[in-house]
Amino acid sequence: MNSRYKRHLVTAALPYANGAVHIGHLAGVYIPADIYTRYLRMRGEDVRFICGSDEHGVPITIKAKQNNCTPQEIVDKYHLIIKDSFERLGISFDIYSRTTSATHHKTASDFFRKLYLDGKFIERESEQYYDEEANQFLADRYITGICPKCSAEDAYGDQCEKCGSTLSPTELINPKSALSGKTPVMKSTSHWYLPLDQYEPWLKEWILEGHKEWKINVYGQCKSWLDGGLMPRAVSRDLDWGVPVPVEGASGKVLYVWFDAPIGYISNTIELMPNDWERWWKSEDTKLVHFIGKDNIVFHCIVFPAMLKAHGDGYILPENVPANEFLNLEGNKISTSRNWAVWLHEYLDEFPGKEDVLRYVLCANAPETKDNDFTWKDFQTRNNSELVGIFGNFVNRAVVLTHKYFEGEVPTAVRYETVDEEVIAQIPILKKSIEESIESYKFREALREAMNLARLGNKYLTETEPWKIAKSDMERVAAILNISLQICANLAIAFEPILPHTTKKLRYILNMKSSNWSDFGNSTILIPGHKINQASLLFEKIEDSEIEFQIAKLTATKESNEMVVVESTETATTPLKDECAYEDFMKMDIRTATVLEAERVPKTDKLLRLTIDTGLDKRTIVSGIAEFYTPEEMIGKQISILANLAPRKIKGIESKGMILMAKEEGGKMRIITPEERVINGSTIS
RNA sequence: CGCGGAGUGGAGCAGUUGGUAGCUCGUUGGGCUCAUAACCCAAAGGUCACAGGUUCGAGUCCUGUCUCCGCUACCA
Repeated sequence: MNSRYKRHLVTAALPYANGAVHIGHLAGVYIPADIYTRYLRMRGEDVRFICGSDEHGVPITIKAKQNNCTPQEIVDKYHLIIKDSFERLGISFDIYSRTTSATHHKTASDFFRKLYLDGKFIERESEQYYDEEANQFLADRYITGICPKCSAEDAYGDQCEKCGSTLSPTELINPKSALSGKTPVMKSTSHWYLPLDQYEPWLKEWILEGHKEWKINVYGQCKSWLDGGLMPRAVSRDLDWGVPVPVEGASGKVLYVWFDAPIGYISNTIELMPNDWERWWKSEDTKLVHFIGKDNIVFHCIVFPAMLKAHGDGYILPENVPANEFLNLEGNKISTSRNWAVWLHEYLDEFPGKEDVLRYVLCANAPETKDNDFTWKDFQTRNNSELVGIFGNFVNRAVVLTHKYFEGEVPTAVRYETVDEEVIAQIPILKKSIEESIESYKFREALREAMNLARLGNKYLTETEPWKIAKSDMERVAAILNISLQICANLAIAFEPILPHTTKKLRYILNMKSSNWSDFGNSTILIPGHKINQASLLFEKIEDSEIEFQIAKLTATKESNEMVVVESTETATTPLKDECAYEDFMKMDIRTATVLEAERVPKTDKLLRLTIDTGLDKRTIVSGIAEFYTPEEMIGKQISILANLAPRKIKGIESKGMILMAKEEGGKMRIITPEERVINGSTIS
């Protein structure tokens, strides 16, 4: 361990309290952070592991409106679910608090006021859209309108998703508030900005020169921000939910949630250690590490450090920010709003006693260098063939054999043979490798090396075959089982940071009082004559039916999501057109026809060339329906056409007439077919 | 559009300063029977996204292209 540091302050990203915690959060942040802190504690380091719910911000107020309740009710509900589920999984926070706590409000408020009084902010007035019905200013994302570039409807205030261009809300044509649907008005408002540009040289020095060892995704992201030039960033918002801006005349304004949230790390530390917290945040010999996901990099590496620097007062900066990438679920992005997730609290209810299976799988498949995919099939395989087959099975073999030949007492190893010495020599090597991996935040690798210890045990037993030797040489069997049990004891230590529930069980089986990291590597942890308990299974197989149940659950979610899409597009219909005279309508000759031939028009995505029988003639029509119908589907279908439309050349093909289609707002199109087959050329009116 | 990350045998991942592509799982064959049909050994399986370039030699360096993710609602 690095002796430069006397204590370790570990933080995990504050979960946003408008939803529960899912496997993506766990794999990216909480499991790595928990392994890291448990490891440090085992090594006797002075550690505090800090977290809490992030309970402010616009999305929570919107969710409250949708649910017809107060923001406080929303955050109370999710705070409890999150806190409880973390506890059950064994995430060993020293404190899990919340940003609505009195301590946090005071801390964040004081922090802001100090910066304000020291003149660290700049104040700027700007014109922003305001929703008079909802009585609030609108974030860019909550304004929709027509894109000035591509005329798509429903472009957002910050970006048009159709053409991809970046917009500002004022560019939108015919802007609408996403909250009330009303047209917002421009209103002037003033906000405080943290001039990040002033900290740019210092940040460059600190990160680009001083922290080249940071993970490449983190370093790269910081470099791109710093090279691109930083801009002043607003630290307040017009909102009635959050920490009020502690400045005279600033009523109706709160701290921007991204200013407020990281201070939560500090306030939660204060709550944990009211008298001693400063030693943890303001001594150079404290090692501060932030565990986060990739979307948070800029706030933890640039904004928060700049805030701490601006504050002065000796705040330390993070020594490392090991951000992970994202975890997908069965091939799709995890999404809280679309309910595409495996929720921790549901998992814990549905897989009782299998906390460590989830910890294992998410660690083994953690998105450390790139986005990864979680599948239930993989979950099952990892449990059945790795945890059950390798780890659990080895322990069971060693313990069962000990009971069979030595009545559950650790036998004496009178002398070692070469195989024994080779195996024994492997243990400290694996230990060193695990230490190096954890200390460099490579938890997948640490897990693999820990499993290699169990593999080593299985191989050793198979090679030495004590069940055969038992017929002739019990002294040799004693040595083999002694060593096997020592490997079990080492496993109990090696896996303690990763699988704490399992190692507790294992320690009980081995009758080990405690597990000390300093004992790891030692092949005399269990002394001869020590009595061990009966074998019980560390892991159980997971049956196909359990996996099928989970997959069915996800499939149901997917289906209900699709139905929601259909419903929402059904309600969103195109506005009524201007009134039309009966005579105008009668000008149109609409008739039935049958498709005889259909083929794709080459080099186009949407066009089909159709030959149709109109009852009067056979003619060619080119129609833009290839996205919705294949040529094969169309052949033989009876359709409705506008028969007297002026001919038009499309892609060099003369199209005579137009197929009538029902078009949904979402873009989906279906042909209009008579309820029963009628004679081709029947008029429609 | 831009910037950052990623693209390696069926799946998931390693590949450190360029030197004969590795690991886990799966598959196939064999061995063993103490053990949760578990364990051990062996084999098959890759034009390292694509196209150029530098080099005696490129998964690794350079240029260009494509795809996915983030920065950019919710959100790690």
